[in-house]
Amino acid sequence: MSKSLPKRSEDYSLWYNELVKRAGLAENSPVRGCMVIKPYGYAIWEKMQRVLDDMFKRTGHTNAYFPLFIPKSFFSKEASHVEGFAKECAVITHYRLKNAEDGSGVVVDPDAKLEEELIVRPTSETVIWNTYKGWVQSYRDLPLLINQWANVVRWEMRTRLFLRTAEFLWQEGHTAHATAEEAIAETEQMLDVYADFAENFMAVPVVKGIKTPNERFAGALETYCIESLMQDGKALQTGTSHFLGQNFAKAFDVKFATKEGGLEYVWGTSWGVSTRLMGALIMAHSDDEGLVLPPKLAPIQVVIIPIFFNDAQLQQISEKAKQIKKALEAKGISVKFDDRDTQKPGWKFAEYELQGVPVRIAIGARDLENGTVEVARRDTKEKAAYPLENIENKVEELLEAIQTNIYQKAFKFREENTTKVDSYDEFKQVLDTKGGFVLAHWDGTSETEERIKEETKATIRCIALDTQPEEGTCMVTGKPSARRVYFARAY
RNA sequence: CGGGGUGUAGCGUAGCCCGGUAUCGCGCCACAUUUGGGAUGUGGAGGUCGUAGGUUCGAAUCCUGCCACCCCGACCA
Repeated sequence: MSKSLPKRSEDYSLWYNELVKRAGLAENSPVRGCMVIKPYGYAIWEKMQRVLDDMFKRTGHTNAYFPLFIPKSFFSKEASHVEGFAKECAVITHYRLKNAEDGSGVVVDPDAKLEEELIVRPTSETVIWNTYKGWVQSYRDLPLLINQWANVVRWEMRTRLFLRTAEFLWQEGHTAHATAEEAIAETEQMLDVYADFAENFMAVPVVKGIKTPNERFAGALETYCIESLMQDGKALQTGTSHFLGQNFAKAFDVKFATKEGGLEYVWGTSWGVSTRLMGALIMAHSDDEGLVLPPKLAPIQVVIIPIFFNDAQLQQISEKAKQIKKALEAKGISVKFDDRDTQKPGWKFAEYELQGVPVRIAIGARDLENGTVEVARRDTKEKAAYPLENIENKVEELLEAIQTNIYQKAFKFREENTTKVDSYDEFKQVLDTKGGFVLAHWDGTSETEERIKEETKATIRCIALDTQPEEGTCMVTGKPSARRVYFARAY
């Protein structure tokens, strides 16, 4: 294995793949398109889960669990939903294996064919709405605010670790409400939760917006999304929140008695983020030396590395290191003291840089004499000696500074890579030369959107919620347009 | 699923055209010297050459099927 990573500038996707593997985040599995999430990668995912789960609880949601398998018949109940997912469903047809007659191994027992085939969930709207039917009778039962953490399967043709895998982990919220207004408010609230999480924890700036009908979730009336920009200039949808209207209520006959004595269909929402967030986190900040993790999500926030020549020195250094560790932990900072004598300091430096540990403290004999430590930050690679005294305060400040800095850096990158264009030629040129988000006028038709996609590979990422109305003409057809929309080539 | 490419030790590879039992680097093990940015030397271990079949006295090498991965398209959180 070569020591350094491929360069982002030379081969971005190779850099990404190698980084994911080398930093110990994930690897490919024996099953095509699936991944093994390794301990370090899973630790980051667990931190994400914990923060998000708290946010969901604070907004009144509770967790539940619905089954992995869905009766095939459920799928045909919501027409556009079927159409959206049918092409990528794994299907269970049998429930037993037997030894092959010729001794060549096991084969599917043809006698064990399922009466009704089962679908491995690509998303859970159908089972959940089928269940909600039994839970909702009256306006008193509403709203129903439920979330589940689960795995789902979508048989994708081309997969990439974290960004698109056949099986992935996610959370899916499914809520039911008495009015459309309330459901829309829920949809928007959860979008805000996602945006808050992305920006304040992942340090990834996002554009909040709504999808065009083409890009809308199968079965939704409106799809809201957060979109972020990766370092290679491609956009990534980081989270979605859907206003389902009464589509699923009608498909699964979920009605409630109103205060006034009427009978109405309930209004639904669903919203989700997945292990794709890991991909966003990796691609938004990392560099040619490895991961750069935001302190708020880093499993190890500070690593302490002793520099020693013999056991006696290590003893002395360890004493100081353990004091520092204790002081940091008292502030809720996670610290690893790496006193292994099997690896040399330089090796450890490189390794923790690869893993994106935000702050590194090195202590050697020289520091013991001077009463200092060497503190290095991962984001800027700056190193400086600080007095040992109150080092925990310095480190705490530094962690905050790193969190802010990587957000600012990503924000600045996005600003610099968001371009307004007024002609189709300019549009193509920007896509081919600098990439990023392109703000342009569009006539609002699917035909034009399709044509642009075919000709340039760019899609409308969203119509941003904070867009100011601006009279203009569609860059392709010249028809009138009331606002600019976000285009980009996307993952 | 279409077009192209690649599968050789834990990882990365040479060898394949032109058939004769596998090269090098990293990593691993031992010892010595080393240790403030991925140490050096010496010795050592480690291989169903993706897989199944075929051709041949003999196959990593030639032929066929299958599988996996990568890149490019169609599909997508």
